[in-house]
Amino acid sequence: MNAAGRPPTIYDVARLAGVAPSTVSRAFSRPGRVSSQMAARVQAAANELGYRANAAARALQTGRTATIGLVVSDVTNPVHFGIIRGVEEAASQAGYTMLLADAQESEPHERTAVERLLPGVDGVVLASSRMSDRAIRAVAKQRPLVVLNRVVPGSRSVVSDTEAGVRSALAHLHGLGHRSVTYLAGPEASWADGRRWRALLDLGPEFGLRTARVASSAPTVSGGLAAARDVLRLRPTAVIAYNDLLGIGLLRGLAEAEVRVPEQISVVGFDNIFGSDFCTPALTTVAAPLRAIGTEAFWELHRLIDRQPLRTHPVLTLPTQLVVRDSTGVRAGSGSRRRKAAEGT
Amino acid sequence: MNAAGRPPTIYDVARLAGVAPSTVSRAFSRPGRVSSQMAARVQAAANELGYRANAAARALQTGRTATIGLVVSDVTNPVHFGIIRGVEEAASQAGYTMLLADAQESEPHERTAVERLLPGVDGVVLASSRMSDRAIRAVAKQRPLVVLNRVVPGSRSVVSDTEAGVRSALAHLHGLGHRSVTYLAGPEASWADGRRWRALLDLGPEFGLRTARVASSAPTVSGGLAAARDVLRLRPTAVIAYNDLLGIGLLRGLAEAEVRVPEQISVVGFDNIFGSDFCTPALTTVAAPLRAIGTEAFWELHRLIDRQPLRTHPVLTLPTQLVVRDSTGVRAGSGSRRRKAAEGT
DNA sequence: GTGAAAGCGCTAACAT
DNA sequence: ATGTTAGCGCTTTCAC
Repeated sequence: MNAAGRPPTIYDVARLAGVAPSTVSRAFSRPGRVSSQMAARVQAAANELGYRANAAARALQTGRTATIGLVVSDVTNPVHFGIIRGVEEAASQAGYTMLLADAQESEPHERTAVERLLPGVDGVVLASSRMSDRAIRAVAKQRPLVVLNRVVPGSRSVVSDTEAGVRSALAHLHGLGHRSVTYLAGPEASWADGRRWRALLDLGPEFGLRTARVASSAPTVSGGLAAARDVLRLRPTAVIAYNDLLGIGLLRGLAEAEVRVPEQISVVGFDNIFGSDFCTPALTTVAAPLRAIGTEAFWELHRLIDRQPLRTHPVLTLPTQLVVRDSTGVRAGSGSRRRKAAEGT
Repeated sequence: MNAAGRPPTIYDVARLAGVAPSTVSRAFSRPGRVSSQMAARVQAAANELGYRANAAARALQTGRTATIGLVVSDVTNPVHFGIIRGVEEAASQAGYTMLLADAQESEPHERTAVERLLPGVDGVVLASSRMSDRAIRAVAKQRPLVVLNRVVPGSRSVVSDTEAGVRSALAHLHGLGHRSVTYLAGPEASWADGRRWRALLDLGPEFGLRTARVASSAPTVSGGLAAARDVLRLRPTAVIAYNDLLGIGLLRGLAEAEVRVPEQISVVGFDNIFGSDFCTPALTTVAAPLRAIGTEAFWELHRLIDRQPLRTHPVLTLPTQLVVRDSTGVRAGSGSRRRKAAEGT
């Protein structure tokens, strides 16, 4: 507090230290441009007064806020836990504050959220965005942008290695004697969904696996539960779900229909979220390095904001790993005696 | 963009509309103080230019940011899903942006997070804070503040009705023939933990229930898993866990120890989080109206920020509800024939 | 290396 | 009801 009972400003610090306000400013924002003794003197005065730079004033002058926005498609999807933690960790390390916005699995909601937060941030991370490429490019035109779990031409992104993940899952199922696999699909607007289905289609033949596809109403537990009927209609021996939420829901739906997993149907999910280890049976899943995706995304954004040199390739791909649990087993009537086969990649 | 290639300001709008900059300012921030025709004229000009108020400039002048901070003890605890959604929903309805900070279940972390976000917000909501009353009061001295799931003398807060919740759980267990109940405790720094244990102690006798207490290392699934050994040492017939995370962990620990639930031990949790319905067995739990807690907290904060009249009582208590699932059953050897008894309050 | 002064975009007296 | 004007606290030329 200064004499007027308001927080101290650089003027207060300058007066106490017997220097010019501009020097105080430099001491804080351009540490190199001030002599070390001057720096010490200013620091001492600032500490004595409890000075803290006013972010609004700095932002007004520089146009930078030291804040980045993270928009997630759905905060209540545990897949975002790791991403949130990762981004936040890297951001605070770099002196940035993270603003989190929730798109509530709705494209209009997401647009509104982005629009609201855009003016107040130096850059944006879009996680599992449901917006169109066009809309994303429009955002990128306004602020530095990094996209997660998606590739948008012209934008930088961080993704997990879908192909390797799908391949390991298929290898695993093939090893268990399965001859076909049904994909329980995610949202139309999800890039990852398209990518996973594509990989299934491309790689299935490699393992002699036929493929089928069933839609879901929402990438949630209840969506999976509701989809069980449609899945059963195809009488599959193995299902790969777009994500763990759907996988867990499907498990429940199958249990309700008294279909035994994995004896009658094997189920594989994606992401390895909270809960995939304690549902029944525990879910076999393709784990993504979520936290690393978050930190990498932030640093990439940071380089963009600071106009630092970038990698040549705009897409950073991080490895996935198959986590084998109890929801996958040998195909019913396959004659194989092995309960659990090779675990893929 | 204006002539200089920068975003339009009130000066650009004023020039186009042929009015004074202050009139433009008023048209946006004090809609009542301009004539309706003037408002229309300014709006038209603003739309034509694509004018958006500069938040930093406004904040610099007024000291208000139209942003509030929400600090949660742990974003990866699903108990916060509803709270986050609730706060965010109300905030955006009121034209506020929500800044989310994660304390990562650590008191120092929480202090840092609060300190970082405090200067940039008009008010703060602290959810399940692990800070001391003293530290919280220090925050309240700097900004309007609402506390969740906790009562801090001198501060406004929103809590769920612990006593009623505990009472309904005890009535349920008593009805199932249990004669004692063991409490699996949460973090020392948790106010809710103290409150729940206190209620158990106070209300136990009412139902002829003896009480015991076992500590946990962390209010997480792994904390509950690890605590199973200590719990078993007491040979309880019923356990009430501080929260569902611990409850789910305990369930797993008991399963590993081949103790059957609910046949040998009944388990009750708190919160009714994501996952408590699909763990095995599904967890009986005291559900809190999380989303409502969030929205109420925001509106209370809003009143604080706007210096509007407040309720006389600083603590708003919201009702809880017992959700009976499969983790509770009649006491082993109790002779009772009922599988499921009355469900309490 | 340090100081002086202008101005970022907005709001709020004050004046008319 | 609208215009004029003076800052809010900071950074950034431009001098020295």
